[in-house]
Amino acid sequence: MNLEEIEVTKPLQIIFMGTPDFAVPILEGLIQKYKVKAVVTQPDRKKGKHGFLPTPVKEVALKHNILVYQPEKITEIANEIVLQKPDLIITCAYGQILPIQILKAVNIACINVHASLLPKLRGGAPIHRAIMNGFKKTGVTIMDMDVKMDAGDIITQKEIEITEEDTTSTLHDKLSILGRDLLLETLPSIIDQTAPRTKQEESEATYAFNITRKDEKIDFSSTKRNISLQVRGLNSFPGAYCFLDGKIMKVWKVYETENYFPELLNGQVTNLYEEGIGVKVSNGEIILAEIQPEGKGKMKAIDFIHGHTDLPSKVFE
RNA sequence: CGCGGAAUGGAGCAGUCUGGUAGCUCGUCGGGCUCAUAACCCGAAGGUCGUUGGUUCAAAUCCAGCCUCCGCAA
Repeated sequence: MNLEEIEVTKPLQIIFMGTPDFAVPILEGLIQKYKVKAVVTQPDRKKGKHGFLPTPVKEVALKHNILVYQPEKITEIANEIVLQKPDLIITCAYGQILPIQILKAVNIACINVHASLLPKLRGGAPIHRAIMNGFKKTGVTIMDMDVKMDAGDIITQKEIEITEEDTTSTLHDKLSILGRDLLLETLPSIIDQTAPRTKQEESEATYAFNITRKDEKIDFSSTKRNISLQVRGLNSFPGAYCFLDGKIMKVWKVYETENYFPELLNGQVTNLYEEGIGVKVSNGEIILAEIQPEGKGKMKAIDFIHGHTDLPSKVFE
């Protein structure tokens, strides 16, 4: 049985579930090749000072006139989903765990596109954590959904190298495209039920917990490497921060140096450079190259230096 | 109507409380010094102080509305 026959005899009932930007290329790719019956996404949330905004996935769905569900809890529409007799449910960063009732209702498969090489980095922030942990590679996994988060059988994976220049932002975009391509490559074999599955090695599972405010705070008593990874891993969302004169200072880009200032305090300004502000950390020095003072936009640190001639005596906290 | 901060030459800031000459660190342009320079010295250009209205002899400054940007919280 090939795809064409299926579509002639009985169009596939495909439901997509996803929420943020990461899921957008994947939904768009899907729409180009298949008929998507409905999209489930998180409810519109109040976003900062701008009122309610649709999720990125919702915007795509509306553009293509696809039915959108936005339940506060997925269980609210579980019966409706079941009644649609879906052949395939494809999820990607939806943000809610599907009840077993829905998992059992699909004819072919209920699959998920996850931004890590499972069983590594299960959970909500796999891209951030991959960089913050200093991983040299990561990837995307397509797997069966399970009641347990990101624990289902693996269908296929694709690796990608993490370079020293990668931030969560750049890696996010690469993985999103990689996930789309891998999904479209793999779907035919999933639909005709020839795709093999591999169980996840539970003993090797690690977890990528969501980023909390605590994860965003820079600790200058840490090492230059750890701080550098933290800043890269939180760029361009939500950003690492510290305090200067009691005000929040976000840090978007840092360099590590080979300088040592054993006589200074951690967080103390070491030198002012063309590249930015030198700051003492436990095992050396980092240069804050791109920063964002509270209430201001991102700026090169050299610009900040020009407006703050008293910096040399300061200590970042 | 969630809380709060900000807007001043091209960039980053001070000045606002206490109304009265547009300031600082840079950048740009010109000149000088130098073997030379992103270094140093001298000089110049460049700002309706976000917008509208109000108070006042006088508003960057005080008052009110609006626009935009941002931090926090969700």
